[in-house]
Amino acid sequence: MATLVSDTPTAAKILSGSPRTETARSEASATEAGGLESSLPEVRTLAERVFHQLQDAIVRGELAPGSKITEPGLSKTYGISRGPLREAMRRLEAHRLIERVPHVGARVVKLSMKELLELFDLREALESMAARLAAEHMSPEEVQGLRDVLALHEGQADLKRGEAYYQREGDLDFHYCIVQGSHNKMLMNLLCDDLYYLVRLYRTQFSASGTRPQRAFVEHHRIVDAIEAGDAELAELLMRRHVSASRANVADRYAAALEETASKS
Amino acid sequence: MATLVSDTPTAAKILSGSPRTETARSEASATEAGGLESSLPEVRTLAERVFHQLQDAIVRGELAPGSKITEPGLSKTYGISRGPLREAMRRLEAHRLIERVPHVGARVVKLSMKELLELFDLREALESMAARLAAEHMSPEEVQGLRDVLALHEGQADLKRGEAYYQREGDLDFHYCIVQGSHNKMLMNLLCDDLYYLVRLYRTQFSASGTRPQRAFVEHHRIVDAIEAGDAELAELLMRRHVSASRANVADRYAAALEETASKS
DNA sequence: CCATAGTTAATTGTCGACAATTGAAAAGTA
DNA sequence: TACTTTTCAATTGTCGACAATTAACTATGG
Repeated sequence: MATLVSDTPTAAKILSGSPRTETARSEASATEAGGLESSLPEVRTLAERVFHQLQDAIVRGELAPGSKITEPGLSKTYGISRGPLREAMRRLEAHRLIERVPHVGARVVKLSMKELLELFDLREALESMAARLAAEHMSPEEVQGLRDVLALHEGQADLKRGEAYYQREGDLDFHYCIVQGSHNKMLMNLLCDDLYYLVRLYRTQFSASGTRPQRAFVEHHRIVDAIEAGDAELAELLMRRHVSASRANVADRYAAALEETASKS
Repeated sequence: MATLVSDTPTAAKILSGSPRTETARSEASATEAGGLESSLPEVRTLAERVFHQLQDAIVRGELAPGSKITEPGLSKTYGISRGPLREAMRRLEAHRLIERVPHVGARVVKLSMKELLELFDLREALESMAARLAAEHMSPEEVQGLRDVLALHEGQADLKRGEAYYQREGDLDFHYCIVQGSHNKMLMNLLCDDLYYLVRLYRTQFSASGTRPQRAFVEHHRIVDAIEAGDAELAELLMRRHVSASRANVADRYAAALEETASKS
């Protein structure tokens, strides 16, 4: 809901989930804790809340990848019963952030490089499509919103330091907005609700500080140019290249890291 | 698991879910009922079982689209408690087969034509990618399995009657196998576990008996030819066209139906 | 007659307890 | 010592009951 991209605070708020750092509240029930955390559309139920908390904890790496998570443990940590917790875990499983085995237990997902590259392939197919649709359907106001996002990032400290930007929230903001601009609800659900959390998870798991500084930023601008011009084909092509280059960069870095560890041992 | 596509019975078994028609067993608990329903990899828990049952019931149209489903109701119908049932419903929600509103309830999803066309757009992007990957990665044995699937369909009564084939399980079998041939696990999960149930749901909701008889069948053969030749680009292109034509066909039929009802009133 | 407020029945959300299954430690034997 | 068997503690699966919220119904006032 809401026109999106226009005047919202970068939409980063939505992406980075609940900004509060206080995870794992030991005691007390819920429903209290100051009223400044509203505007999140869905915190109506305990299961919802703990789902978002867990999602955040996993994506931020506070719950180690591959570590086993037990129901009584989390139940005590978050101060809720196992009922809502189980529902939250089911949702995490559906989003592929945890893996469950019946009668055995659940553990935080641990992405392999193979899966990560698969994820990039998916993104290439889906986001290039999103860029095409965005070029066809985005309103001038929405395009302006996109420009605002880029302008905001431009002035940001991260970018000036020459690193970080590409592999941080800022980058996701951009892709997030493009997807929203496609006006294809199924695509939005798929990319923004499901896959992007996996992408963020990768960034913590592989600690991708990311060298590929201004390059990506420039590519972003070119893509917006194409969208603004309504050139769907070009937007699709540029986005495909952009994601593909990002994938290649990740693969190269991984190969290099592998080489290094191999020579060390 | 298993090499797939090779010697399995068309893989239709997996696709169409539990072949048993007996839905909604009124009384009794579980764990009994003859031992011929094994081979399904995941029936270890009550929640799993009722999930598959509900999924089947929804896809087959036994639970009317848009109809409200209530927890006590289903709980009594399937003879289980609300605990496992809720978990099953969560999974159905994750697969977008039902829609939930906190404190209100759940109803079977009712696809609009807009969403259906969105779904086709997704399939076009994803399945063309799958075809490309399949052309690159499928082994000769797997390709032979694909041919077997087509041969099996060819001899089938449906096709001879000139209708049905395209819009039935047989068609899905084909697409299913292609996706499996991509060897991209994320893609397989996405298409086979999530989206295909929506596709099947559409086929019941719009009662798409489907005119587009041999055409699709021929296209299938061309695609397999490209895959067998290892021509990734061609396979991708043909699959993109194939899905696109399917989408256009659906859109046309819908427009025609709309026209008809408009002239009648 | 319509609109609004209060009440009530039904459904969803949450909880704690019990049963079933698992994995590993402990005991026994070759 | 190594291997099998048995026991057992811990975790997951399932259940029924209670609390919270909602939507519909009723009654009252304009």
